[in-house]
Amino acid sequence: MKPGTGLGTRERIVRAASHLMQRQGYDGTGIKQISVAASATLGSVYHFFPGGKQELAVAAIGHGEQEFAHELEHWLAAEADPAAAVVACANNLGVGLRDSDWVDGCPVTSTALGTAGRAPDIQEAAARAFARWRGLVAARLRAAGFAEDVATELAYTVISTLEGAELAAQVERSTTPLEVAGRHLARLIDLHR
Amino acid sequence: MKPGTGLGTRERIVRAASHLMQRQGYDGTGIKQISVAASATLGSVYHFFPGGKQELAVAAIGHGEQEFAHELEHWLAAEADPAAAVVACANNLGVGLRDSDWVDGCPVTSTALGTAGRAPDIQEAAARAFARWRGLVAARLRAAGFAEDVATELAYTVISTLEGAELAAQVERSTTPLEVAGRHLARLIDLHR
DNA sequence: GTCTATAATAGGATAGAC
DNA sequence: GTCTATCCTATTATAGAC
Repeated sequence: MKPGTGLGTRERIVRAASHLMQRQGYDGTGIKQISVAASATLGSVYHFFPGGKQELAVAAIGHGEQEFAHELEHWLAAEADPAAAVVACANNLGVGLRDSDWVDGCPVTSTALGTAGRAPDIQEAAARAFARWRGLVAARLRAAGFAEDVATELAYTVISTLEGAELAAQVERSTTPLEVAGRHLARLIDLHR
Repeated sequence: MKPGTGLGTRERIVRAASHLMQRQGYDGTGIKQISVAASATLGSVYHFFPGGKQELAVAAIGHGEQEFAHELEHWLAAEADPAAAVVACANNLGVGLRDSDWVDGCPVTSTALGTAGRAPDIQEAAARAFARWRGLVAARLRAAGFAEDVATELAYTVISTLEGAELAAQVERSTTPLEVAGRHLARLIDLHR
């Protein structure tokens, strides 16, 4: 890919796969559907991903990991106080969900859950994504003066709670779970200061 | 079904559907696979569920709702202190996950996520399940003396966090997210006492 | 690298005998 | 209520021309 010519075919395929699997899961998303959404042909998909759907799913999760990591970094840096920053994360997740009419949830959850126990490559990619996001939260807490072990433990719960609240918000079509989660996480963080 | 003759066909089908969809999601689970697992024929499945796979998924989620509600009630009643009871919930979820080699997560999440935005009946069934579980936690907190509104808000975060931590535990094949979540939820509850 | 055609298989759903 | 056979469509993946 030369610069200035738009996205390359491979990149378009990965993005389409990531977006579609985020909404429909692994089994609910067809390779043909991905190729159409990416404006690529089936031949191109198998050219770039000879490992087929599984290899494509791994790349899609990696893309989702990057995408959400950037959002997370942005939100975490937007507030001077780390507790307020986590509230911003929760609220922004709610905005994104509502704007997509409650279909664009976590970019890895659906794919990871649907392939549990039968696609180790996909599971490892999902585990890497969770670990990365947790690492970003932990780093933000350490930068605010929290001790190493406290920051690590809080990061676990921040990511778990945001994931669960996003899931609940999606299912109930309401931002309430995320708003409540933001408030409670802020209190939990303040408690460990 | 007369008593003493074991489970009826319909019940076997619902249980098999619930268990398979819990592990593989909606699109990853075939009706033929369900009929085999339930020792029933395809004709019987469509006899009891003329609405096809969607109607079956709604019944499967209803079954999962009941199943987890009973576990939740049991664990919540096992400890005199509500904070300790929530810790027990988190730890028991971890045990269940590990015993299933990390495949039996929440009985509704996978199905609900994979059908977001395209199967309203399934979404509503999933929303009912979440609301029911939240109600059980809220009732336990009220019984321990928490004010109505405090109990309601805490119940949101308890369920969200348990869901998210179970998800993280499943993906990372480790009980750590659930153990950390239990400790943090206990502190959060104590904080509102 | 891209494209079309096709193989091989599995999916949901239905019909009708029993 | 149960069972089998079958229709129709969609799926993943491959082959080979360009």
